[in-house]
Amino acid sequence: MRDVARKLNISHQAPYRHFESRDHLLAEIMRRCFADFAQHLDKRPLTGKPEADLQAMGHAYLNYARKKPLEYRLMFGTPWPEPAQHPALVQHAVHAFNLLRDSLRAMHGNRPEQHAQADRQAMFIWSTLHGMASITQANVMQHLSLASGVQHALPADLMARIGLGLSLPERVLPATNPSKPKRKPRT
Amino acid sequence: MRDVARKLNISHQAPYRHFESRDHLLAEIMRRCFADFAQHLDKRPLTGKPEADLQAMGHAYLNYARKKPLEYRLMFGTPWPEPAQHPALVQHAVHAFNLLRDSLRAMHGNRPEQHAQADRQAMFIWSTLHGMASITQANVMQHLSLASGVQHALPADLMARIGLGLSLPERVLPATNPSKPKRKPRT
DNA sequence: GCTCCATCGTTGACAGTGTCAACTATTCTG
DNA sequence: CAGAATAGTTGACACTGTCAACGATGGAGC
Repeated sequence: MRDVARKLNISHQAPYRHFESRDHLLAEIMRRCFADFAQHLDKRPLTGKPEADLQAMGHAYLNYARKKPLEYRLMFGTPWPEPAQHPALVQHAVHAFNLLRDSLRAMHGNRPEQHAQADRQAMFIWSTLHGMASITQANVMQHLSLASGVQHALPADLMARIGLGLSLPERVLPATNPSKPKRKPRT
Repeated sequence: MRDVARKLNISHQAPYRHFESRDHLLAEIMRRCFADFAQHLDKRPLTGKPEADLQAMGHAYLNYARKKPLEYRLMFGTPWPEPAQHPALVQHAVHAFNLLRDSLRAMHGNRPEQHAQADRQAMFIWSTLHGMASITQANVMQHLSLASGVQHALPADLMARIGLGLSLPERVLPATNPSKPKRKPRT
């Protein structure tokens, strides 16, 4: 805070006239990042083919994380302030997530009984993309001595595997025993 | 630091006799967390069936993140100190990753041409599991108004989708052996 | 014109932090 | 028993986010 104030030739208390606390200022910055992020996800040209559009959104996600690492880490890698005190932040974050959810619902109808399937797919996609973006930003892959070419081809490889993972048939698993999902076909 | 020292009835400078700085102390804690984490991943009973063992390791990963959230966040959600200054930390982290990599190599032979495939699968699995663990710990899912039952069944659903994503055929770029069969050989 | 007042910014203090420097107490070796 | 290592203590330093009180500025209303 004091460094920023110095850089703006301003006293260290000036920001407190506009924001209640450091957390409130940070929450506003995060909110604007989510708005920018959502716009980035949404501005890709729509081809009309739902699957191609979804894939484009996936690449847009990874591109954003790569080109704006600080913003990405602020949104997804920083402990959030108390959500109840910053409803606008939560709202904008949810809006970004809904872009993915809506895109999935558009792929196989918007009937309510399919919403669970779309939500599961959305969490799967988000988990994988966020995981990769997070790992990439941690600069840890260079220590793993991956086979040559793996790191470079990783985004395309992950996107292809996500495509495979989306085609899980909608089968409701028994809620009492979540530790034994079905096996995949042999060999 | 001072809080911990107070809680131990110790002066705030005592730890500096044993660790060069706060970062070095934190690095040692992280290193022990990685050792504990690797042991947690490795101690599951081996059934002899590689696929079942891999799935057990996946569940062990998610269980660790759920039961020791602070340790998990310290290892995977905290900006790392300068890696060059803490080689032991890097080494233990890589060892944990190698548990996953070795498990995958055991699934379809350990020949060097297949290492790239195993590494791609490892990065895919890790990305998805870490993404889900990270999202879960952020306590953000409760704001997304997911369809009922989705959140509870998420681990099993993700594991099933990972299983699907693993079976991406190894499309090879200009490789050494153009006569490589497309289907993977048994065992 | 002048007052009133809300807005914006400043200065100085406070408790808290990690770290440096110098000093003391304890333990073990030769 | 002398003399180091080793471990722990005290006080200071520069730094942080925040609180409280104190100017400046610029319209609105009379």
